[in-house]
Amino acid sequence: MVRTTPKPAVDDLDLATVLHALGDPVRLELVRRLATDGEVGCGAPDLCVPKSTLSNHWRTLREAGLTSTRIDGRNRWMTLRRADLEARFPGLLDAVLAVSAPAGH
Amino acid sequence: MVRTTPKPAVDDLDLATVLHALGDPVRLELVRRLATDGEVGCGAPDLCVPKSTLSNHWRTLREAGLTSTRIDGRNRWMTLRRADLEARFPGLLDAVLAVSAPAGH
DNA sequence: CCCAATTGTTCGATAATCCCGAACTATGGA
DNA sequence: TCCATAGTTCGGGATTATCGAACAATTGGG
Repeated sequence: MVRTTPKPAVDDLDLATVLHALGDPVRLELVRRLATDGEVGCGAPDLCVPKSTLSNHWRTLREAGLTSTRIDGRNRWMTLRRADLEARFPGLLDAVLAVSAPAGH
Repeated sequence: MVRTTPKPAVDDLDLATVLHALGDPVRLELVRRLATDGEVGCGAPDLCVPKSTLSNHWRTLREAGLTSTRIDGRNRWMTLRRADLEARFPGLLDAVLAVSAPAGH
């Protein structure tokens, strides 16, 4: 009875991989929602992204070590691995999340 | 008589674009060298990367707004746009540069 | 000035990656 | 059991990355 999806250990987190995962507008938005909402489901109807694409984005985030996935019935709930990220890359996530608007006007 | 290559303005810097540029092992190494050496030339013989590929990596960094290019004869000298990056994304570059080894188990 | 060597960019073809609809799996409810 | 819901996986087409080869630009030597 699997309750969580496997994920890389803290020491295995690779900076380039993490930055690559963050270097996409959709995934960046997902990370922002994780940061504000705490735990979010897989679907994101307001983002105009098909569910197969979303699923791939979540996988990219998970495999990079950014998220942890809890399985509950037929839903998956994602959370940010804030403590792990802070331990491996101090200040990185905070700096990313502190950036306000995409660019300005 | 062109002395510098055009580059995006501070307000036009996009976080996803910057993170994408940083999310590559070779470009990350180039940024590290810029941070430690101040100004570096285009060539990097010790990295096993052909010069056309290196040229593309430098272009990616420049177009993302990470670097400034000064042209001197047949050489180009790249520098990090530290102040601009700090103004637009406070703490981001420092957090990236603070990460020591790739992973080191 | 002419030529050769040096530095780096651009072009083009192959390779790798990404996107997304369709099919599939799994779970829960009627 | 049958159907609806939630997500994953598969396959192909589109996009992007890589890198050798050709090209452009500058410098130094004769």
